Amino acid sequence: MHSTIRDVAAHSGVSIATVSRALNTPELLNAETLAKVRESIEALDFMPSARGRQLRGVRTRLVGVVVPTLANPVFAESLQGIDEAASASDYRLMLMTTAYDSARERRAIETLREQRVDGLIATVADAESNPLLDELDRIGLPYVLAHNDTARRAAVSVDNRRAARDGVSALLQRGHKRVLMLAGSFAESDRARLRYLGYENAMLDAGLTPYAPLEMDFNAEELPLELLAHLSDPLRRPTALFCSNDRLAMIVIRGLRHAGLSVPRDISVLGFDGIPLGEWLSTALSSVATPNREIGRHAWRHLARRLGLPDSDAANLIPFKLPHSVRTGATIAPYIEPAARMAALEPENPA
Amino acid sequence: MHSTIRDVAAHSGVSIATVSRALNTPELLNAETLAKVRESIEALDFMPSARGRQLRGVRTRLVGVVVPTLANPVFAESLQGIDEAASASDYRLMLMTTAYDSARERRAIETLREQRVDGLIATVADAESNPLLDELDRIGLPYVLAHNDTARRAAVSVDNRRAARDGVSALLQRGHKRVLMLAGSFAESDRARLRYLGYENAMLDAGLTPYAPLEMDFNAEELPLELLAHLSDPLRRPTALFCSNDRLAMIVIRGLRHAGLSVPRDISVLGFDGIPLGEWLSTALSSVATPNREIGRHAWRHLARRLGLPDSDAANLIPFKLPHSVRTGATIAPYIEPAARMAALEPENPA
DNA sequence: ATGAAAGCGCTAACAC
DNA sequence: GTGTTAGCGCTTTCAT
Repeated sequence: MHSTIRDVAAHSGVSIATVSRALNTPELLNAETLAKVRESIEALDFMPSARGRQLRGVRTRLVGVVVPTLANPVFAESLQGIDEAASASDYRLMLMTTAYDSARERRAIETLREQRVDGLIATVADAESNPLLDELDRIGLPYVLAHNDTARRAAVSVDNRRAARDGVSALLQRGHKRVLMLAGSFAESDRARLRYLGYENAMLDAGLTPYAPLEMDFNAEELPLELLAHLSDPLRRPTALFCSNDRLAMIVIRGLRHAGLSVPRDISVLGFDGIPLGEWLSTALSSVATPNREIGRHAWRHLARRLGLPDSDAANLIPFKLPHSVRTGATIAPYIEPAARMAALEPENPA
Repeated sequence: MHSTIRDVAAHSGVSIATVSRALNTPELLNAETLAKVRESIEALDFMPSARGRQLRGVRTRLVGVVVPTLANPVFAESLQGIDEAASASDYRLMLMTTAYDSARERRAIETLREQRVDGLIATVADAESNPLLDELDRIGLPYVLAHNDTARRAAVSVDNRRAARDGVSALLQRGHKRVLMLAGSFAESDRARLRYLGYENAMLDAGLTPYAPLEMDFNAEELPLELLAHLSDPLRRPTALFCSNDRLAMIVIRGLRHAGLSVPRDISVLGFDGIPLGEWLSTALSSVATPNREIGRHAWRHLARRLGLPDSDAANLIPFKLPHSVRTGATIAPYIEPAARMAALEPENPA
């Protein structure tokens, strides 16, 4: 099917070593020989096999990338960042998705090891106690986590606890006291757990009692009954909801409106991730924004350093924690005392 | 660094052939031998090298994927579809992005050829007259295009012309007559050109005169002056805009509102792509929706067939054209005669 | 049931 | 400047 270095050698009447030189160190060759070889290469559509090369032992210039899904723009963005940075260093990406499933994580990493990737960048469900990662450590395959937030391993992320605390503080500063946190599955995301800690911190710092977190199914059309129960009493219900990610926040907002509650007038909603499209919603989503592309980029930089690649600014240390920001948006509003709200509502209702 | 089949052989006191059999045809081995070998494999963290295997000549079980960018959810979605389908056939993805740049397209395909991918799935800027693809044809490397819309090559897409025509027809059926089409760069997208044809068809079929298309910079904050000029005369300005993709539509809607025009009251806007988040906008984006994940999935199925992979439903032909749908949304509204509009505005304005 | 050896496409050490 | 050759990790005859 493909022509080989031997075909080219035969075609141009030289040895395979000469062809190899034409490819790798053309300056060592006689100009005529070089021209002749190049002609043959052209004529035979020869394209050197990375396989043969890689077998000779050096690097494969392949990085494995493991992400839960591309349906979540957060990961699509960070993949974009990894791709940009790795391409610039002439590395290629081998992509595997896991759908947050640990069996798939295992298979992904096995595959990548078989492919002899030089290193890998991964986002895993649980970064703390993860046998797969321990094994990578043991065998010495360099890896960097992206988005996972742990001090035990090389991991590029925002400080999820502080980011959540800052987000919730923004709610508290607006006078909210009854803030409830909603999360997807904690089991699937160590980050969600840290965000809950941040929520707790903010509440306790303000002398408030945190609610237990409410875990929600991501794909539900309607809001869960448990949440509706929480919302039934207008005087005691939470005045603000903190959602562990933007997708959840959008689902919740839709559900709230469906249930006849106005956001942010009746209830404020804050998301987490800062996905770009959130800003395009008619009421722009308030969210704790994370620099996803930069997370990908920096994950690569860490990996590149571990791989011993030449570094543009070798002297500096590359951060593991990247800054988050609270994107105010329009789905959070100052808390209004029920009395004041009633008063305000009587005179002029429709504006 | 990595242990090899030879290490395992030495460790367990057998030949490398036996180790190879333990890996590939364990049933041929004596149970005890097998157990012994497996122990050694375990002990040495041995993981067979795909490189060595692939060198023996067969398939690499690698597919190259070439997309313009992952920042556009359309491609992230179709990549997701490719990934799901290819993984199911135990194929791995090698990802390259091109930013619509033909030099990068060239490098991407070269890289992928060097990696000896068994085939590739690509979305290119120009599918019709593309030397790169011609070369692939010549050397016999199987490929399938995704999203590109051409009869000259294997390409999975919606019928862009008809899809655009149907979308514009939906506007015309609502009484609009002055419909203007906005597009990103035509040079970057053969699809945009087909969509303009569809627009023309719809207009001409309705006995209307198509406008020239207006090309717009994607990253502009403000609307282009040329468009603003078009919009200056309330009585003659277009009453509906057809945008060649959703991203553009969202930018335009924002710009229109910024310019004091209400969508859809003053002007209707129709997008193209049907990106999921469009439905989440407060006024849900009206759009011609394309089944992106399915496009990826089907592109894989075509490729798989070309690769001679076992096929679940081998008998059936796999479609190249997938159905589009016009997602009505809320950014298009029936046309109202200026007179009627004036009349309607006088009595009761704020609702 | 197992081993010996050839060979896949390439690079690099060593000759000339 | 160019050729010869060994060997990278594996699979696969062909023997035994």
